[in-house]
Amino acid sequence: MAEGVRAAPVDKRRAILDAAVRVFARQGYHSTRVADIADEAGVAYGLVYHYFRSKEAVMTELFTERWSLLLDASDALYEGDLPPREKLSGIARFIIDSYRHDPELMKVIIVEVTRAANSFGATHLPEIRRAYDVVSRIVADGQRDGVYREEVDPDFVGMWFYGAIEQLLSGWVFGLIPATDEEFERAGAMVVETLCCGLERRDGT
Amino acid sequence: MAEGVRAAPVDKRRAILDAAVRVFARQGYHSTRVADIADEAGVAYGLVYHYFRSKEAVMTELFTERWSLLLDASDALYEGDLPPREKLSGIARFIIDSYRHDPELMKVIIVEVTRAANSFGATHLPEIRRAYDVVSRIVADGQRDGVYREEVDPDFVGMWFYGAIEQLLSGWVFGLIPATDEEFERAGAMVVETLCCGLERRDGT
DNA sequence: TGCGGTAGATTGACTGGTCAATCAACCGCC
DNA sequence: GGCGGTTGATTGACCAGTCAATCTACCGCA
Repeated sequence: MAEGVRAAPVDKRRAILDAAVRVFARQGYHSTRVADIADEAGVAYGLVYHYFRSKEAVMTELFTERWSLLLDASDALYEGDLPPREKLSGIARFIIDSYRHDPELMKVIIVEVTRAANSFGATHLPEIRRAYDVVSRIVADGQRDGVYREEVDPDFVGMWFYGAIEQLLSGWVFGLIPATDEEFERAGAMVVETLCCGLERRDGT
Repeated sequence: MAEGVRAAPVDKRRAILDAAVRVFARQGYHSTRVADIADEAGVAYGLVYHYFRSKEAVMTELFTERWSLLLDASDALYEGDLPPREKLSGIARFIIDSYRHDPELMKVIIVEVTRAANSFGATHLPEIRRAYDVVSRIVADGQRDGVYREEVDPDFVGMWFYGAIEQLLSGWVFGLIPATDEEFERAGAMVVETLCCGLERRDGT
């Protein structure tokens, strides 16, 4: 009775979220007014407030929806018994594919949340750190198994890993790097390759 | 005649800049009002507009002052004939020392400019890219000299390098990592060590 | 089958507050 | 007396969030 009877409302809510992604990607969070979102969604101003408590809540919803996918994928990868390099590679690939699949949403998440340490980054720090944490644990396991050198702090690596990948995505977002399918493939492989080589034990070390 | 005769004006200008650093670091650029800067500097509201065209101009001045130091240091390092690893290490150290020497200013630059791709990051992209570029050139030289593997795109490395270091600084800025002198040393060494190892040619490769 | 009744969806004008920037006046030294 | 430095009240734009009104779809009852 409660679910599925009225279809329209769900669509409008979705329309608002989708519109918000487009507008945030185009103008940035701070310089989009709520009216812009409503216009883009073809909906009255007030309706945004019917579905969301505030402009901020719209952003939070967008972030949480997507980030939880990343977290789930990371956890699944961690639980599996692939070699560490493959796990890291899987995470990198997931992020890059997310970008390939929906560049505007990823642009918004990176620019306005993940790298926006003063605004949303602060609010969502715990969830963001959870993602770093999976990487740290993969590296720590690698060290325990003697694959990775021990002098490197796993927590640092978690941060570098994301720092490097986000910077890469930023390169695409702002057109500093060509965003062809080929480049996407190469880039992901390269980050992991380089990072892993740096982490692995060497003959003499 | 021009310099040093009237001391007061210069001091007030400086006081405004220094106050701005403190306030921006504390509250972030967007939520500091010009009145906050004036108050912190112990100066009348209007005087800020006497010395700077706008609130944005204050931020720009802060960024440019410091970033040009980094650029100069990078160029000097690049021109020298140290091995590539030492050059990269020098850049990393310079950035980390900048943070150690003036954490508030570096916090502001990283949070509000370097990683704020939507606001100031966009405005100052050219200068920011110049810094990446030096790293790219060092890597490219390393490849030419057969020290670094060739499959890695130097432009990517420039971005990773900064991505990783900024993420590290963010760790300190937001207290995710202990910010002791010892940690500063370790961290810088580790970034370069890991990155360089990843870049270097291996026996079989 | 038709008729109020109700809940939720939808609308957009309006309010209240915030703040960057301006400006006219003032001060004190040469 | 004039000029650079200094003051802070004022202005005017901007915008998130509110709210009262309207609309639509469905329900139960006769």
